[in-house]
Amino acid sequence: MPPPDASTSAELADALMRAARGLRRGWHAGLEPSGLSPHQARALHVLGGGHPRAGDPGEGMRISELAAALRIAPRSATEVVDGLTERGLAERGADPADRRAVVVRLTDAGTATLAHADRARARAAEELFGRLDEAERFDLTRLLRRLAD
Amino acid sequence: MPPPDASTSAELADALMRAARGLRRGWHAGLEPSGLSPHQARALHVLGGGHPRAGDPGEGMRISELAAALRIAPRSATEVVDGLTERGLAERGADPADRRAVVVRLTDAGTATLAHADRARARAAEELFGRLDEAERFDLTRLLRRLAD
DNA sequence: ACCTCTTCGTGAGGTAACCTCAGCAATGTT
DNA sequence: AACATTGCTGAGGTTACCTCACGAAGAGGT
Repeated sequence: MPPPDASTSAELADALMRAARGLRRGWHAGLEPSGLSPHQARALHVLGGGHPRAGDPGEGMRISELAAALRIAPRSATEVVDGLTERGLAERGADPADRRAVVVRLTDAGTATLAHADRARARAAEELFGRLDEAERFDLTRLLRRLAD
Repeated sequence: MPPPDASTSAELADALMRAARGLRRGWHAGLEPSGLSPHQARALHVLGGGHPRAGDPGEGMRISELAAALRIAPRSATEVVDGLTERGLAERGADPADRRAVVVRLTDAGTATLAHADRARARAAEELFGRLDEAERFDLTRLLRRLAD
């Protein structure tokens, strides 16, 4: 039986998961008014250039690139894109360099929706982390980064 | 544009999610040899008494209680219990106090599997948090607890 | 130029984990 | 005794994934 004031790995794991859940919940709630599902929001974010894997945001992205960025099978990326195009947030176009490929590009509505979702996400994060002062936030970031390989 | 060394909420959110993902991944990997799905493991944990909502672990638990603890619909808890009984990890019994109700109890195999999964989970957490020294773990726990409402 | 070998996106069809709704049996309430 | 409620589960639906097969298009060898 460990002493009650020690920081056991189990307690740490619990606290970490709890905090992550709080963040995810706030983010999810802020997303609701847009009617976007979480993975649609993620796809929007990737298509908007908010991903290391993205090239030029204006150029659009291949289905296969999107699949790799979202870590899902190409077939599933097709479905995600179907969902976004149905909502008028993205559109398919031909790749001038390779006629097999399809490039996906955000529409103006998609760009606007993305901006809205990003703002909601930032607001949720701000609300959660606002409880800490500047020094605490710095420490927390440093510690978490050490865990993220 | 914020200065690059500041701890913005967005960076914090990213680091938090990354760390949580690392933990979940390790936990998931440690679970694999048992052939348990994540939600089956969760149900096992709840049935084993590792939950505030549990009464006496030996007495078993009603389907509806399990559903509440797992935050899923009662109908879905039925399915989870089906999965566990098929694998011989849990069994249904009659509730002596209410003949409508069904109590679910871990079998010996279920208890053993739970112990095994818990050990794997602890090992994964230890591996992740072992990178921090005692003082850092203490700080991290304190900071994360502040975020968990 | 031709033939093959691979790659791109998608149709077809499957699975897992949830859901709602209807129904039966047992209980509680008047 | 009649009625409403509760506890579980069958039936059937949805969502987000998957694999496999296919046609169109590019890449390479000869």
